[in-house]
Amino acid sequence: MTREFSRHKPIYKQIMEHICQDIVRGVYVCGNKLPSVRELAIEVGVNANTIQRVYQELERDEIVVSKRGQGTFITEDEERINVLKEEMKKEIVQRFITDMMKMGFTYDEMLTTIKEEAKNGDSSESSL
Amino acid sequence: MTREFSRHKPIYKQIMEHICQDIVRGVYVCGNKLPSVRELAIEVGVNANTIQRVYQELERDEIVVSKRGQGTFITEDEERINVLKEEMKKEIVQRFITDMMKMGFTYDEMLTTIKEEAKNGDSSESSL
DNA sequence: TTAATTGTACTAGTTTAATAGTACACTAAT
DNA sequence: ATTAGTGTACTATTAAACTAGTACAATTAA
Repeated sequence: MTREFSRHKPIYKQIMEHICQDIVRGVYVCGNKLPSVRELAIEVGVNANTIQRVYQELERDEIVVSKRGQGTFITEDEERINVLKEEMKKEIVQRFITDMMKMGFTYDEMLTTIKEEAKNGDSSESSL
Repeated sequence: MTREFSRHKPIYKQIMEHICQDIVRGVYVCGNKLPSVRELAIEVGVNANTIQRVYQELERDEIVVSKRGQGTFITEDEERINVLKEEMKKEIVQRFITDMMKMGFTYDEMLTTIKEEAKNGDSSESSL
């Protein structure tokens, strides 16, 4: 109900990312129907046009297919989903590494930091 | 000269980040004078008001101190810089971990991926 | 055919980041 | 006192993201 969106990024992109994450994690499977534009708009508390843009962009990326009168569906192309997962992973990893390097950290320090986090805050994994 | 700014983030924040990275890497030392508002504006190719906002926000964060008629300087408080470095590091690491977890990756997979990148693309480190 | 649900298109308005230009205030050097 | 360089303040304008509302098009089921 309350919208937990970062103001620092377009809402439609945040929603796109969220959907892609669900696809990649297997919450949505190939061929699954997504909520309708109006349904999802109400659910996440944004305008229907914003959701339309989300689906439009996802269709341009060949992640979903929209059919008038029927709905919007995850692509049947399983390989496309695998590629998506690799793309998303690469983007996240690259940004992490370049950001850390810009601060002067080495690969070893990056690894050590993540290992530290794994020891302490691994509660976030079991809570999901 | 040509402005290499991401359209996805306010320019003033990108400049803020760049300055903070330089501070944390030791390019700027405590007490150092930063370029004047007008100088930096020309250098990076943006409006002077944008730089003013950069320095204003950095002063609000107690990273720099502005003195009328003299210039803008890195804080003398060395501890503040240490805290800044920890804050920046934590934000980057946390975002990386949560993003990867949202995609369903484990800590082990995160570490493996970074090790892979360290083997291949370690040219970026020597080139700096 | 009719009604309901879906995606799609269009116009108008608000908010924020950034630009552009001007003016003022303070400091240091001459 | 004057000048140059600095930070600061203000107004107006532009562009993009998002909102709001309405209307149209295609599919499905009754």
